[in-house]
Amino acid sequence: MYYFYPDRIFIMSEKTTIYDIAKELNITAATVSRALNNNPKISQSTRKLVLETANKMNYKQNRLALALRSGKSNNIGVIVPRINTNFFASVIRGIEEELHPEGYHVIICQTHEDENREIENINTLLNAQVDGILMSVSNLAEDNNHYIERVVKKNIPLIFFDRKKDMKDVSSVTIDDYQASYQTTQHLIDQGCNKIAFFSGDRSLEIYRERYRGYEQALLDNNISINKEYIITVKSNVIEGQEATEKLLSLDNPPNAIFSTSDFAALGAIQKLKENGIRIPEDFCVFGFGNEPFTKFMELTISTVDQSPLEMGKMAAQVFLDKINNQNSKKTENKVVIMPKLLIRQSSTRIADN
Amino acid sequence: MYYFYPDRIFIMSEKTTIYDIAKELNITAATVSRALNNNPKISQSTRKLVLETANKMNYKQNRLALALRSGKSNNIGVIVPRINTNFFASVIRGIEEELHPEGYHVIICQTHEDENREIENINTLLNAQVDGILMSVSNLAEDNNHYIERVVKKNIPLIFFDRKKDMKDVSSVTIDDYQASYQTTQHLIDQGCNKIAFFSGDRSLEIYRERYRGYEQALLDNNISINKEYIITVKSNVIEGQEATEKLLSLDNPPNAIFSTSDFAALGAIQKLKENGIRIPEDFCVFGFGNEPFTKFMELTISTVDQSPLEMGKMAAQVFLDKINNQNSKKTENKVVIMPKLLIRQSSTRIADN
DNA sequence: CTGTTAGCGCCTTCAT
DNA sequence: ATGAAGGCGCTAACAG
Repeated sequence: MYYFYPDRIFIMSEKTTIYDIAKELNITAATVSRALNNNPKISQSTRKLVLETANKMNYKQNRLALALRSGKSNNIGVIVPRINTNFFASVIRGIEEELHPEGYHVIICQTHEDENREIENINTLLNAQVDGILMSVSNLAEDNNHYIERVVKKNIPLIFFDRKKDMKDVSSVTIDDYQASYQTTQHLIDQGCNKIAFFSGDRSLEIYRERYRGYEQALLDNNISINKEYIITVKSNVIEGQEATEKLLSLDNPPNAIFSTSDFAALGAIQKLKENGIRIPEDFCVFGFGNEPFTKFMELTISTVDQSPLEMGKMAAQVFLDKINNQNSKKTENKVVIMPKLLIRQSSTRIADN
Repeated sequence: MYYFYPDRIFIMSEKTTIYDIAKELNITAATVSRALNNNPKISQSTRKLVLETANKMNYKQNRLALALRSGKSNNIGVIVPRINTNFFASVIRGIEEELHPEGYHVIICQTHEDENREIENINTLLNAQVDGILMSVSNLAEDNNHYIERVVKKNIPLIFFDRKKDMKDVSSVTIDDYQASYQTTQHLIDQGCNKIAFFSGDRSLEIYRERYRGYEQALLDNNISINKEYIITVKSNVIEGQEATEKLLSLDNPPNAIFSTSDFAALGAIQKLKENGIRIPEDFCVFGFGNEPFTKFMELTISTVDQSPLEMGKMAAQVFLDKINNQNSKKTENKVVIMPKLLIRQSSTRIADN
């Protein structure tokens, strides 16, 4: 059966509501709504009729109205320091891939490492009535969690990924940074390196504390004493890697390996080492962190730790879905830890590992 | 003056509406609304009172209600093939940076180069009542624009960036691909290369047609005949770059330069050339496209074309804002063309250019 | 099975 | 300057 409403075509191209359909069929909007929502209490015939007419009139549900009524916006907010790095872009991609099929939209916000923008972003997202917030924190201060607690109080699922804070009732998805760091250090030791420098990130962030802990423990377990001069805090960029390496090479007792918790700093290190005629990996091993795409494109491929960002995004999304769907899991915190993958490449391979 | 409502603290922490404020002050919600929105017809005293009380009760405007009423969601949709590449991530970053201060949220959708997902995404975004759509098209078919036209018909601003289609009433922001390509080819000729191969992308996309056109014209203008064997269509990855290069090297009359419209393919080319003991740039020049971060990290830095993705995102956002704010510009199409920047690095530099 | 009613939170005429 | 009323589009409770 076909319906033609030639004289109403223009109106239809504007926007159709369930009232328009109801009027067309001489029924009530409620009935239309029921038909559209597969409510069981409705006859097959009217359902069919409504569906066909809706289709004919090009009806599209207004999700804003639905959102207002249900209190659910079907949007979730993602807060990251920045989007244009491989890591965060991949996490977001993972989140998006997991949530889109479930009907959620992802709203992204960047903090640029500014804690005020982080607070601002949270407020905006709460304001926008998001159904959940997934974030990688930028605010390093331990004591200023007030604005984050507001999210928890509102009973809105909050999930940290990668850069987390330790908070009650907040779930998180991270990799096992301690393990990653321990294994890397052990690997370097296995390669014959006994003087291993460590490029740390800002240790007010838990991930960097964990990485340091892994490094330290591996040294201890191998009876290698810790040399404070080998431990340098660097930002994640090439220049700081170069500078730190320069500092190391000028020591009376320079190291013979660098474990950099940043791929970019590792690259800077390699450049500086080559400049000084030091052979890699024969004289000196270098290990990065993050599996930035360029690490495998280099002439000398760089060993690094893969953080499975896509997987991390998907896991974070799943934790969110679990919280939304299971009332009982809503209150409990859920700490997912992903195992890191060591990618052992040329910059650290003197001896075949396996 | 301060207000304390100790017995209502719990209720306040739930959610405050303008009705709650009205009740508190024994006035009407309409008045509260007016006070909050700086409506002139209201006394200073009540405005002050309302503002203070709203603050005290931790009132936050429900943007969903506002959206439903006004028909404006304050969300805009961004559709890209994928998010985890430097180019698209940077464009999105630009869009976000420009639109966030204006109170807009960015909803991102990925097509994975699948035209069905593109259609799906557009429907979802329209459904979600976005105020505008910014997209880089994946659907290559010239004839299937029906679903895009629906956006235009609904009078929702639509702006293409980078990968555009030529459509009436649709604005776009692109770089001048023809110029980029012409200049690059000219540069290679200036370096003494007279047999320049061309790695093209899929020429159903306008950007790749334009790049080919620039290449062709530059050759013609220099009286260099076009050799069909030198023109190879490759996907944007390392492997295809290697394969194409292998093919070129096996020719009776191999080229002495490659202009690759993909940085990844350019990298593959360089690897393959080195493998064959060909010196770059002495024997052979290579030029990429896109300014992927790795191009400047290589031992041999790769010449490439910068597409100003951040700028492109910002421009696209500005075109959108202009359309929203100026009724008269809403109908007219606005084609912004950004000048590309040639980054001449080691892989193509025999002779100093300037 | 279907209709009636009401309300999600906000803003904006229309009165007063 | 403020109040009253209605509606954005949808669904759920309550009647029949």
